[in-house]
Amino acid sequence: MATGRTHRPATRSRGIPEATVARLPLYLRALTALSERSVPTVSSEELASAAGVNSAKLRKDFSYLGSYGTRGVGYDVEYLVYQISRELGLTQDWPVVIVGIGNLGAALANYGGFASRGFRVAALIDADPAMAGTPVAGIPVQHADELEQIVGDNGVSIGVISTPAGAAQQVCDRLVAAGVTSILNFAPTVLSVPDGVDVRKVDLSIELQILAFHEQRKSGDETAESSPDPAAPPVRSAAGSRKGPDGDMPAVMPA
Amino acid sequence: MATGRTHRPATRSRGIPEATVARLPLYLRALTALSERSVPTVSSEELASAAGVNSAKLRKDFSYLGSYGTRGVGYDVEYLVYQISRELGLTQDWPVVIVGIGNLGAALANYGGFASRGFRVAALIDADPAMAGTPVAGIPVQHADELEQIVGDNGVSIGVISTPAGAAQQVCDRLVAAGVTSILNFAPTVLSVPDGVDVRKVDLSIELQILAFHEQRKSGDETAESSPDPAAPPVRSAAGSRKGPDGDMPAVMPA
DNA sequence: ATGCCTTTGTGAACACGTGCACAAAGATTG
DNA sequence: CAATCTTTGTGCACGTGTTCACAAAGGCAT
Repeated sequence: MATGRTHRPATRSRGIPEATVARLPLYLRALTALSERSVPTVSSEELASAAGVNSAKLRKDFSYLGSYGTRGVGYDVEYLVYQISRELGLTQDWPVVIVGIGNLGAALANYGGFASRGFRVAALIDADPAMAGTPVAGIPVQHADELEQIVGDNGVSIGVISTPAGAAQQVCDRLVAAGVTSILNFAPTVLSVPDGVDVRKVDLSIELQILAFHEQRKSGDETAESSPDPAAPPVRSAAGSRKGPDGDMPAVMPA
Repeated sequence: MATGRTHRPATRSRGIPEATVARLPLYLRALTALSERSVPTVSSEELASAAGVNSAKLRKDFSYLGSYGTRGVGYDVEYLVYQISRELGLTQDWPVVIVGIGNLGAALANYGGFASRGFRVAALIDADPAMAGTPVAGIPVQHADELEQIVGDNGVSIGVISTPAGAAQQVCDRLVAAGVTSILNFAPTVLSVPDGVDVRKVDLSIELQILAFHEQRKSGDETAESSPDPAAPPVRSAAGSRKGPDGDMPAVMPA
């Protein structure tokens, strides 16, 4: 049943819509760039275009945080940076652990975007004993046996899973049992977690598949043909009620 | 203007809602797993829980594709795998190039999830001449000078950008000029592209920030205090109309 | 001071996505 | 063949998100 409660429920935490929360980091990034260029104020129009959104949407988003703008002028960049940071909880230190130090895990450990915000990589964890001690991004990898200890000692509440799919659920369970309540999952699996634990999923191959869909449509519009039912009437596929894993169904069906 | 048209317009391509398209890969993965276990049919309830969604939603999603189920029985796994694959355009071969072979680019090149679907890594491209020739994931890295040539020769329409943020827009422009019409962007920047080009963004640090927001709320509910306005009345921050890049605004403000 | 000009903040309409609940369709059993 | 049972497909109501359009607010010039 409760398999993979990935979505936030309709909680609408303190009145800030989920969609708005998802855009705040975007605004924050744009604002930080402005701040570094010592730009004192910015209008909703300018900031919106820098963040790649509609200006009305941006103003409405900010209105959920409060009235932080000055009519006729715009928003004070530094002040807004601070307000958004505070709202997102970035004014505090978030120790995170990364579990699964393969190619992706190493990439994450090296990713500068983490440290620059309030995030601190507290530990890198891998199940391979041979990796223990090896420094990645300047941090020695620790063995999975110590997971609970590490989470407990460092007060880690956010975990990143970059293990193979097969290990993800088990790692997730251990993280949750150790006290982690937010998980960022890079493994291509649906994680099942108890209530109160948040899971966000980043799936590289899914993004590509979505792109492929739109890409197909673009070229498909010219050749035109795929609209009604090329060669697949909705007959129950009597092709075989029990098929081998490799599927006799054609894997490639050129136009 | 037109900066970063990341969102699909209200196109609603051929009647399939965007939200549904985004879930199809999820269903496909669950179905593939069932197929490998030689499960012949599956009910909407079972499949939904495997994919971590509501069963009504799943049925509605499938209804956009056609009537591919059998009432009283469920869906033929193999048949559905084929239909979804076809709908997503995975029955054809999609050559992709990955630009920026740092930690992340290497991780992507090694990621099995690409090849397993219709995606084929046609080339790895990096700006560092020292990397040219070095094989990553069995594919020799090529220099950025050859980008246009590679895209043209291989008919690449999907590009993956895993460069540093500073190089992303330039790489994007060159990819688009060379004929790429779909881009998966891992660089933390808003890309600006002409109409007709799709951009999807994967941003590791944004996901973490969203988690931090919810995490803060969880613990914040207990300490309670952050609700109205701790210490920041909406006075125009006269703290200084021109601030240095490092911001005098407190970067950390403990409760 | 007064009036003009810019830009915010938001009410209201609209579009989109979700979930319930149930009728219709088909399998299956006696 | 009829009755029953399962499961799909979908009409409908509701909640969420987006966009428009404009009044209110404030700066600035005269």
